[in-house]
Amino acid sequence: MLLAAPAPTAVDPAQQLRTAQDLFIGRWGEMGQTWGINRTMAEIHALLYIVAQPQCTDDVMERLHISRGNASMSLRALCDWGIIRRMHKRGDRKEYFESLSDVWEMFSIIAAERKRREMDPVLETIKQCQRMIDEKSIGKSAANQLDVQLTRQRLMGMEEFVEVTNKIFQQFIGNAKSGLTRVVKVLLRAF
Amino acid sequence: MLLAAPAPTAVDPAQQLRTAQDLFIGRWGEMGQTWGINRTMAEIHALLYIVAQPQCTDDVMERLHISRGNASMSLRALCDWGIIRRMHKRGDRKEYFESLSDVWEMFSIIAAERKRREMDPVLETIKQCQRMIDEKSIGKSAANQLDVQLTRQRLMGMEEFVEVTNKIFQQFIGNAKSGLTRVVKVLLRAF
DNA sequence: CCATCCTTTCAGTAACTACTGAAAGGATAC
DNA sequence: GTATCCTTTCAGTAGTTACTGAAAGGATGG
Repeated sequence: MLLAAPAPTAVDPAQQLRTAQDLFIGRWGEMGQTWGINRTMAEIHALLYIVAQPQCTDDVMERLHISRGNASMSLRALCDWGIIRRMHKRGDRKEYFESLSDVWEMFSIIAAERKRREMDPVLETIKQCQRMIDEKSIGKSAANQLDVQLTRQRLMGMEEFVEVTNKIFQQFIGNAKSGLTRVVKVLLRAF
Repeated sequence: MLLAAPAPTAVDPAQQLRTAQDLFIGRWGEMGQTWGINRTMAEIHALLYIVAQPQCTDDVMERLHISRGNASMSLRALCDWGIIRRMHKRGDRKEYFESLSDVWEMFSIIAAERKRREMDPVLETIKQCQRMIDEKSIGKSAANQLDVQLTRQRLMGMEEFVEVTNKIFQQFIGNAKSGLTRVVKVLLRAF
């Protein structure tokens, strides 16, 4: 009897790897989408991250079934964002792309961007609203009106929340380079 | 000389209040959008939060210039979500809506939902991928292939990140304000 | 200088999401 | 019962975002 052959597992390891990677890519794309990130961009990033080896534009196009134009634009956007990098191989004209390898670094880049583009403006707006309806602006008696007071309270509540959230983001962003692993350790120990 | 009149401020306090509220509503809508939340829904919620008084469907329609259908569906979705509530006034057939007043409670509801719908599935998928390419599934020699090892490492990195993020969310969901404040304290103490 | 190989751009289109308005569906009052 | 008042639903449409493919734009090598 020949038992030599690697048993009828019926699965080709290379195929199995690819399937697992595709599963990850698909899920990552879905998640990105619900957080306001273009699905294709999230998928490209997931691909570069999970295969952990530089891919050229054609690799990406084939694997995700997207057009050259789409690939080019999305790759460029990811580079601008800073979570993937361009690279070259000697004697090969093509450009290759690879993902940052540290998940924490990646997310701290994303967090920094989001803070700057969304949270900071909200905080600024809240403060502006507060100024618009303070005593100086609308007079003492008007400021005592019920509806003004209610809105004031709500603005304060929201301000406090945004401030605290900002601080957490700040911690992540600030500590990214100086070893986010420390942040991780601290949090894991504490909770 | 008549200095009695409340000085030519040129601003009507009621108008000023409304303008400030509108500013907040607009900004909140924009932010919601970039986080994957329908702009109108975010605006409705912002309106109910900031005026801090129950509003009926027509109030919402007029203030945000949206159709009855849109208002009805969006209000229902916000109710389902749990961040606004329906209420009634005696002797008035209309339904009124009001926002939760505690920002922390609101966001912990949102966080719980996001965790359940997006983060948990991602974690599950990561684990599934790991199982698909472990030694048992693809054999020892195949498991030692470079590409398999690389993907394994990446899955581990991502798993760690999602686990820690999950813990922060958990902290927030369980204890809303005090939970997040604690995260901030822990981080501040450590750095 | 031209040929080759690769990348970028963008007008046109496809796909998707959000919104409207009118009709149908309750509920309450009389 | 039916009149009134309000809410919900949903087919149709508007508006937005994402994608394609082909043409133009480099860069490198001979």
